[in-house]
Amino acid sequence: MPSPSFSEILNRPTVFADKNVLSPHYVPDTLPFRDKEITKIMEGLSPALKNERPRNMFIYGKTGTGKTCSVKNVISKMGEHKSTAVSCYINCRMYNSRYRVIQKIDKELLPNLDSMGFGLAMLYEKMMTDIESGAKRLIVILDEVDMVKDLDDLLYTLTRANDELSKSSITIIGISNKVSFKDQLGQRSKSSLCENEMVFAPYTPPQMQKIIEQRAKIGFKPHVVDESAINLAAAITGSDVGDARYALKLLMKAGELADEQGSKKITDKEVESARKAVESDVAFEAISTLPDHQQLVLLAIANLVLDKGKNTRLTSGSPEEDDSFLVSGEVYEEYCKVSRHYRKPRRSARWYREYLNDLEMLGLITTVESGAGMRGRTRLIRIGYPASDVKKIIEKNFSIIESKDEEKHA
DNA sequence: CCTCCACAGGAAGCGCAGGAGT
DNA sequence: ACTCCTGCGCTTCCTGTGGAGG
Repeated sequence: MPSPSFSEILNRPTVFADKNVLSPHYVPDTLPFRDKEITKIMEGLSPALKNERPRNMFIYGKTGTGKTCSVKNVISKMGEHKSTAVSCYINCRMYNSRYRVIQKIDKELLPNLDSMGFGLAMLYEKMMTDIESGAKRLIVILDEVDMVKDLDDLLYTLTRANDELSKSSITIIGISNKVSFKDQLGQRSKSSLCENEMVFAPYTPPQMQKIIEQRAKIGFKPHVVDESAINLAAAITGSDVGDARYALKLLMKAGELADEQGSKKITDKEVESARKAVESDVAFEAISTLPDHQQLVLLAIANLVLDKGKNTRLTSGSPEEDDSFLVSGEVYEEYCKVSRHYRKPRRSARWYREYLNDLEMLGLITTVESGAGMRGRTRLIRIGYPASDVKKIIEKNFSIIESKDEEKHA
């Protein structure tokens, strides 16, 4: 079969009208069911347009409840106004320390500055002089703010900076999806960050359904999506507590699947297989971007789970999947073996525990403190995704790495 | 009850990379 | 070219912690 021309590819039939609408980065002009919240954010930030310092703000709510979207929406509205307000959006998952956040602010403020490798004090000075000389009202948006390691230091630095500024100011908007997170904050930063706080409630199932309908209407060509498919998508998302982002992914994937199969309609079938695809996509993405040793730990866990599965089936024959709990110690031993196999120097047990915590944070494993029946205090580990899939993904990753190494050596 | 086991997780410190100042 | 800093990943050491076993 001859390869197709680009125009042939571009003219392939598709169910999408505007795929962008379904992207998680898309900021719609109007967010349904968030009018109250948006108004409140606008009121909160309005002083910046009158050349006054807006108060800090703290927003929290579960993932996919429109927090980031609402803030971005307000910021873009604010850009239409002429003012000295400047905003800087920072995702703290990537910029997860005081140093990196300030470095990022500098980069936004002074794009041609190559700020790599400066000391913290230097970066801070650069930021301050720029804000003050431009008499700017800086609004720093810290998304996923709970990811910052030295958050107390960061908040202290940024709030205290205002004491040194006269014509200008810094305002912080913190966004977090951990509701309990507020309690973990130091007293000082709590009172400064929570000058103005808001909660985004999860979308209710009927709201979810409206959102999906609305997006589907603009994202897809008319009459593509079955009504029952929308219901199903809403039901799947609803059971996983009102996460709109997940719903959009689901729609996107369902559309792609329909295109691939040359189907002109999106039905329950597409939505159902989209759900599976999205699930393994999420896992694959999370796993393959993991640092080497965390992958090795995960591989060790997967190995042991598979081994145990075989043994219980051979010996007892009882279908006790419940026994897939692993204890921390045996996992570490297996991890050492695996590391040797891939010729990676193994990390210490202390650091291995830190890896476990990271893996748990990502939802790839779950751990429980040992209770009665167990000797001593340890952690019981269970894998979050099917062990065989995890094993495949990681082994594939490492075989790629190995072959790259061989190329280098050759 | 005490001791020991099998860990958890904090604290300190080390070597390294890479930029600034000289 | 050199020394000084700073952040980062990591190791070493250490102090809990909670059930098992004597």
